[in-house]
Amino acid sequence: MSSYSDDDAFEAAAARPSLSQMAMSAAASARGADYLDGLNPAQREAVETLDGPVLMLAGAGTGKTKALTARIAHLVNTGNARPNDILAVTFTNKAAREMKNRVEGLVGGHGVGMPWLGTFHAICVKQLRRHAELVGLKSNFTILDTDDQIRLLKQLINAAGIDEKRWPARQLAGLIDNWKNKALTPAKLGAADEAAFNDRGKVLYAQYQARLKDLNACDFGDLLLHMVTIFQNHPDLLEQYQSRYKYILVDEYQDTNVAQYMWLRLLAQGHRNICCVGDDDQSIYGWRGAEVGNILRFEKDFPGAKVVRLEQNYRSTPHILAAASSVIAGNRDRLGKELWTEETEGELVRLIGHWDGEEEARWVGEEIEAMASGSRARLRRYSLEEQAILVRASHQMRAFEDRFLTIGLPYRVIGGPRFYERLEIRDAMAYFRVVISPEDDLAFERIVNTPKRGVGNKAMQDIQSVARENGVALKEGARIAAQEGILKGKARGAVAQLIEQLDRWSSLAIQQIRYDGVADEDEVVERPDHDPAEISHIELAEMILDESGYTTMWQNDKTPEAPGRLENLKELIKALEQFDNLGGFLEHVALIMDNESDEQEEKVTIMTLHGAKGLEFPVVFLPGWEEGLFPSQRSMDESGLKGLEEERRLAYVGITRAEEVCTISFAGNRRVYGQWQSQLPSRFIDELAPEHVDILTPPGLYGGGGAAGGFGGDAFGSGREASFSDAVSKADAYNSPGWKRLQERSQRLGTAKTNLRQPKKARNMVVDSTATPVFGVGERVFHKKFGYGNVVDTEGDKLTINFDHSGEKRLVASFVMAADKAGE
DNA sequence: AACTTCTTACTTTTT
DNA sequence: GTAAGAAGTT
Repeated sequence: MSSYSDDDAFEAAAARPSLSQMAMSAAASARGADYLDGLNPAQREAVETLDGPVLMLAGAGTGKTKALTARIAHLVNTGNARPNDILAVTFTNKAAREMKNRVEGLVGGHGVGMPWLGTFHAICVKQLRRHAELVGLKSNFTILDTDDQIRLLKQLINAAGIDEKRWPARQLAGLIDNWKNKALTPAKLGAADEAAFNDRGKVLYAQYQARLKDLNACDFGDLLLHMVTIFQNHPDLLEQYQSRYKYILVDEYQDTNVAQYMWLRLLAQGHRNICCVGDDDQSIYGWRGAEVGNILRFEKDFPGAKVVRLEQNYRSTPHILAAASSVIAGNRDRLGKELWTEETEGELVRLIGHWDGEEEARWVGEEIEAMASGSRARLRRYSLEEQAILVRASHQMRAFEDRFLTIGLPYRVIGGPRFYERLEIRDAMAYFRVVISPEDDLAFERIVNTPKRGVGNKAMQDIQSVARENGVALKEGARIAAQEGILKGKARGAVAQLIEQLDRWSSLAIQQIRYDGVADEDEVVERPDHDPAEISHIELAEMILDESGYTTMWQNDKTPEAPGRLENLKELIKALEQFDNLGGFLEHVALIMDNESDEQEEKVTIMTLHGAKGLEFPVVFLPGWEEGLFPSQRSMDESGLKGLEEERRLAYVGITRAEEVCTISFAGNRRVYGQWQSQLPSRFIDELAPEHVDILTPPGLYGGGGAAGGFGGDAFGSGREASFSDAVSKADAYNSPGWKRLQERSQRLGTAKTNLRQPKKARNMVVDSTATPVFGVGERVFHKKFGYGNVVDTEGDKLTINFDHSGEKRLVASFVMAADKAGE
């Protein structure tokens, strides 16, 4: 039926002019809707264009969440919609939480509840639990995580007699994931995809889906894919949902994949009241199925769409914005957008080269401390909380961690294995899963010999064959195998005992409602009153972990991680407090998978550029801007120009995280997989507009009191005996075409206060105004946002300009050009 | 079944 | 260089 390429589904319903909307909007203003106060014209337009498709192109730091929440408030306030006529979709739970908080304050008291607000996955789970039978599942299906997925696929690969070493399960999992992102069921795979994975891709995919159905389970991709399938096959049902969600809002639209796009399009068909918010320049998740195309194509997908650009930035100072703009300008596939700010003061983006990665880490550490103590000339004091290091790849973090540990600089690494992905948490959860769903084979397999009970490969195989012969789940198979004496010795007793325990725990858990998620918010959930004598789910959880011997296992473990793991188990029990029962908790974890910890100590943040999207820091360090590392070689090899453009967007995201001070750095030498390599500065460094960059000189470089000559000796500080070849590679790095070009340009433009060949004392000098293009009083100039104007006063490099249309503004000279050069 | 050695690969990561 | 996972050993 309807498919991805079927473009004209929306054409049928032409944009309807809404007379009521204008009247109501006026009424809302008259009533003094305070959510409209303080919106700039673009934001206001995005908020007040209620009917029909709207694309809100919101650049970094332009107040999109404000606009989005104001829009929801406006929909309700004008009477166009009741809160629960609105569907608002986000990508992350964090974003959903944030929006929920902000909307609650705005929409409270307007009748019917809250908008349908959640991640794509959370909303799809709700839908799927109601209609599971339409894709052959029961409504209490389990959601598998990656680990379960891989183990399942391994079994299938082995069963198919394929060498798992040459064809690893991970790879197949990746392929299947990709297909699901593209909304491809096994039947819809193209010829090329069928041939994937040693010609078995399609067959294994189909087998995997069949196994999932047997297990009454699905993976993350299925949540979307199943709902798309259901909507496509059941138009009547789709219609119900279309009229339930009268207005749809989507955050981070540039990150949607094909399946998500199709789901949205199906739901928005008809009324077409869909407002997508996003920034094509911040699309950095192409590698996991996000289609920038979705946002680039919006106007074609939704004819008559209104496109609103939010370009006024409230986050960063002008040089930072200008530097970011100069980099992103190198991308071809853009909708086009330029950030600007009313702010006129601010630092240049700082650029510095180092001898190697360790030196870079050392320098950053010192710089952070100087910032924190307030000893940086011209700069205010920045607490550790206000500073962040953003890296391209997580392995870069190590150098910083090592250095910060030795100097005792408190830091926090964001990312890495999440709480619910840790081994001990997953084990504990597997116990809970078997207790709640005795037919959960994957969970049973995980815990049957954890802690060690003497149930090894042989015993497991016996259990599996018994289960298969009797057509029952593993747990039942194990019961039979133990009773009938198929299992021998230690295994037999251990399994019998485990089964007895599981049965007992299950009966204790049975009164508790399994899934809250099945019921809609507007339906009353029947909840049995808790008998106070009855065991709580928290006590039950503790009982399970203690009686199974799991806690003891870690208490007896003398590896350094053991205490931390016990600590985590306690955290897990604590997390249960927020739920009514184990089932509800499991559902939450399957979808949320993160755990906010409350820290109070001030710390520097270290994280990846990907992790930093949506965040901002007064001070940002961007280390490792080197060819191969950033842009990542792999990205370019695998995806060519597309890959490079995504890397460039990542650079843009990085720079635009900074509010006040942005420092980019690179190293001339770096250890890559244990091998020393000489590195070239990143091409993105070449792309930085030199007039917005301040090149710093590393300490110790040519500044060490005359001992240094050329590239030899201790010229690079750090007490290292630099070898000749090291010196050569250092020289190579600084003689690279890009670096030279940058320096030449900087010198020509006179904005570089120092370069690598000058002594270090010039490091914190103010921009040398004599070398900057000078404008005199009365001169006519052009600014790309404010237009033409006359210089009325000068002070160093700061000009006071009376603009023809925007009035008087104080600007840094490098942001304006002579009016005649601009073509006046 | 548990321990040890060897091979291999190696961005980014949410749900 | 290292960490995980598989194969080989006790």
